[in-house]
Amino acid sequence: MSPRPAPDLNQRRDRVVKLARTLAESEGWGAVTMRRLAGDLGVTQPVLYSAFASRQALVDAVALDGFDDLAAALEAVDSSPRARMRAYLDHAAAHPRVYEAMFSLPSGLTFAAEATPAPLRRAFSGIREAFPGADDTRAEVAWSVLHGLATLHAGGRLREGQMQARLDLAHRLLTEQAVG
Amino acid sequence: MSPRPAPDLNQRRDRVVKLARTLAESEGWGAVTMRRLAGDLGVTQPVLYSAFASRQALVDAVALDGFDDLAAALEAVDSSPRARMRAYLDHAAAHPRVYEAMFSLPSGLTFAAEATPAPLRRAFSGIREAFPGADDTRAEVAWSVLHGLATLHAGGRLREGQMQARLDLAHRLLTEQAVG
DNA sequence: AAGGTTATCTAACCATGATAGATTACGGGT
DNA sequence: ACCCGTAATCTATCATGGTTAGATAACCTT
Repeated sequence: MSPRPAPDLNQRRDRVVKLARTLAESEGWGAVTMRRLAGDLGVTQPVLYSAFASRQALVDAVALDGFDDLAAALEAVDSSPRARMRAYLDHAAAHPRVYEAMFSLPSGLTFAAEATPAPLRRAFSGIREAFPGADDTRAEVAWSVLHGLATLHAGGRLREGQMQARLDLAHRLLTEQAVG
Repeated sequence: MSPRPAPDLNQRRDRVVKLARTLAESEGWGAVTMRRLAGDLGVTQPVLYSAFASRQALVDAVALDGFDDLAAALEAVDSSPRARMRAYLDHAAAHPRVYEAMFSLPSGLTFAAEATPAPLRRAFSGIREAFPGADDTRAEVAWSVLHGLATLHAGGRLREGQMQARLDLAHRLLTEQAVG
């Protein structure tokens, strides 16, 4: 009368997420199919559904992990505006597909005030802390600049090799005292 | 020995693009399938392939149209920074799915210097002209702020009802004189 | 060793993008 | 008016992917 032991779902979820992320970074999200993942893991498709209710849930999990990684990357440098801004852009450029899952792909993650998952809040805090005196509005604008730069750069919309100059200017705009 | 008359491909493309755009705005891009489009137009799927080589080509066409519309929206207001910035954000918020096709969805459009289609250059010019003294770098940063604000807002990542405050701050940062 | 519970697998369903081959509509030439 | 050939359209189908129902197999307890 004893059931077959349940597999370690956390470990399975972890493996699936890691593989999905790796696959996405190397071959794009289009290559991340349930069949491909299952095959590479040596199981069948249905097993994946014990870990994630849908492909969307899996993509969301990768995105959520991505927010945690981004937060860690921000916290790993000192909290000066320049260091945090550069860390943000470097991280986004280093993991473009994960960043895509976080911001561009259809997402089931919630961002409304209450339901916002901790990793997201943590990542936002990492930006916010870089601008000590800033209110919500200023933090949101700072984040918008960074996100805009990261996205447009990843999409090939900006001139090559000018990121440093753009970063310098953005930094100056966000930190300088204004007159008049 | 006379062939059946060729249909007006331009008109067909136009109809398909318009329908795809409408459908995307009302039900999301997931609802924009070749079958659904064909059915709504009263033809069969293969006919669509006379107008567009693939679904991707169709999405790209919607995006390209979107750049033209955005350019027109910018040109419709005076060239002051504030007016143009507001026009950009209003337009993005009014047509979120088209904006998604322009910037977030996988795209086959080219953005490299030479091959960049005219509508894209025209839209960028519309932003650029709003900052007369600005060099390329400043124009790119300005665009990044706008794009970041538009995207994060559309994705529900920013507080509701604060767009005016963010716009005011962004405008100030981009236009004020700095000291020190 | 046996039984019952539950994880896994096999097999399939359904929707979608795309295409090959049959069919039909057109319009000029007789 | 009637063929005839061209090319556009339609019917039917393939291939792939997400997802799920039902069959099978593994495990633990007794």
